[in-house]
Amino acid sequence: MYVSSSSRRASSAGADASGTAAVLPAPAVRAGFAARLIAWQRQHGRHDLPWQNTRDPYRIWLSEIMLQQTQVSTVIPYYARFLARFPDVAALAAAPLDDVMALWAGLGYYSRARNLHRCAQAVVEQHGGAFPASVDALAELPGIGRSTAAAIASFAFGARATILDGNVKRVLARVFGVEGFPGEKRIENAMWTLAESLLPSSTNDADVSAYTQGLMDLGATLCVRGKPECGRCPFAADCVANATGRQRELPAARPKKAVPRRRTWMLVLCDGDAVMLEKRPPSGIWGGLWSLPEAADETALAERAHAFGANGAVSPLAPLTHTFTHFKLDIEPRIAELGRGVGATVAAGDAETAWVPLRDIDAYGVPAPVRKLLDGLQGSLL
DNA sequence: GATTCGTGGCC
DNA sequence: TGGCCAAGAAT
Repeated sequence: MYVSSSSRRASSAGADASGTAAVLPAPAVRAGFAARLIAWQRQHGRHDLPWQNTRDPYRIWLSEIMLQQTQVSTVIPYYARFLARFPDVAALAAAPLDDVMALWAGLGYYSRARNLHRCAQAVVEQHGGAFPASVDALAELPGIGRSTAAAIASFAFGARATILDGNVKRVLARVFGVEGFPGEKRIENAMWTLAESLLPSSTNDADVSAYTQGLMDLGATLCVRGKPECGRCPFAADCVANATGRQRELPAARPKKAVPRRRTWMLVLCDGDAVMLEKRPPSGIWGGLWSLPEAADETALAERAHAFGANGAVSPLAPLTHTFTHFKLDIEPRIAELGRGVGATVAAGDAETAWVPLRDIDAYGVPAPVRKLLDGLQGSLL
């Protein structure tokens, strides 16, 4: 046992409600935690994910970026397509950003894709094509923060550095009884300190990897948000949440906020089997993706349609609602046909446009709800 | 420090 | 159905 029952609750780690400094577990506790986690990972952890069993920093980096705020099952097919198209960092750096965006389309958080491309170019141009091995140097690169840098450094280079992702926050909050919402800066700082204190003393590469992977595996497979399997957990006997039946309350939930609702009108302008796409600005929602021309209301969309060369009806399609993390978007699609003799050119506005046959849509990075809309149209237009 | 960034799965 | 959030980072 790595912590006595008498001292456990009194020394609940991290910040307390009064805001006092973090109270770290005793040294014996820290050593016991890592050793037990490593042993558990080797026996019960995950060992066959596509980005495991390699020390190639490129493959590890790519997986870590894709896995930011994204579940494993979602990432797997994207990861396979990326590796097939861009087998190494030089290939990725040399590719047009548009190709990267097209492969990323549907995965979300598109700044990750833009930073991925910038990072690949920085590795080639500033590091001779090889990822730097230190946490600090990795964290200087675009899209790599403190936690991702630690993950890459530990898996690829055996660095003794801790991650702090959603899995780790959940495990630490429960095992050590860390109160407060982990998204709050004060709580997160306390968790970083706690996580650092729990690192294994061993600098053996295999131990370091197993420890980092164990943190992720425990949170992803046993210490899950909904119904944690405490009966199988190596820390069940010492877990504050398990001892007090507070698994449902730890970690503390994000404070609730009302999600605003926005509404937009989208134009499906057709020329035979092709539709007109418009490139979105590089930042903001769906930044750098190709989408349908938009307007803020019905009238403005009709004006845009006619300016683009539509001379017939602008007809409604079935509306759809898309839910983002921080707002809901009601989409009002309208469809129109390019006038005969107008030709497949448009009076260009500020944005870049392209006529794309629906069968070629895969070559363009298109947001998920727009992609669904166009997929639903494919039968009727062809 | 609080916001802004997607999408899909789960209950 | 709708709330919640996942291998977070940048601003």
